[in-house]
Amino acid sequence: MDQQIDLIFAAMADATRRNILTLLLEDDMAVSDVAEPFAISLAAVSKHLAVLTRAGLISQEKRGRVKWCKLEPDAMRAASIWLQGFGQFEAVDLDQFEQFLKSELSASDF
Amino acid sequence: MDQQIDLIFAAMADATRRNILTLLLEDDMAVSDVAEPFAISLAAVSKHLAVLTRAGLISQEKRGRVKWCKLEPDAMRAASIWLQGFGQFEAVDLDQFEQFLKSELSASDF
DNA sequence: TGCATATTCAACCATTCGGTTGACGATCCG
DNA sequence: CGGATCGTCAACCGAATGGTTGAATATGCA
Repeated sequence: MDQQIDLIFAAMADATRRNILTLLLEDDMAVSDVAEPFAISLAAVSKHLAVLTRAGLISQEKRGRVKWCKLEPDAMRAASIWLQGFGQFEAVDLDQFEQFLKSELSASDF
Repeated sequence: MDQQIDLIFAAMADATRRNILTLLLEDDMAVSDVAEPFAISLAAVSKHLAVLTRAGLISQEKRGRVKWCKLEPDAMRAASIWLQGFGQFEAVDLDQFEQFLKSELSASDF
């Protein structure tokens, strides 16, 4: 469990990988399409995707030549819970977003 | 802004550092007291504390010989926004989230 | 069959990371 | 003053990271 959180936080500690996650927020994408906006090699992006996959933040499925990448937001739950624990005791100063989020959280089965 | 989030996520991608943060959740502590539960050298813990300080997750203040470490949970907000946003994007209105994220980012100095 | 496309693998490189040990600078106290 | 305590610094080590390039492996298609 600690190891999984390690992997998740480590995966997110890189702006390129966070940008990849943002891309995948829009839609599932092929590796080449994920790589297109970045000024690094396709191999480098492939490695980033492997890191994200190991952390469970995305999944990859090969259909034909193309490997499709899909966001797996559930994997962030452990890390999110961890962060929230610390965020909570600042609850007095919470701004609009966190209040909004809180109502969302209590309304969901999360 | 990206760099600060980098630092925060990287700082948390280590179980020892997360345990240190948990310790500091209880109370402010001297460096030696932080180090006591861990089976690594004081110097190693000192480095971990430096990482946490650079990320803004703790602050350190020297009083006499003793350097006190204090949790700064506000620093986790940027990271928390990231994680919670992705974790909830099926439950919340995505457009609303992205709009908020935009204003949140432009309002902060990250 | 043969070529183009999609992706990964392998080797390499420079840098960072987490750890060690030993020396050092500060500070408190008898 | 002198000794003990607190913490960091410096040098080093092995492993991991993020990047490259070029070759290799699949797959699709004419």
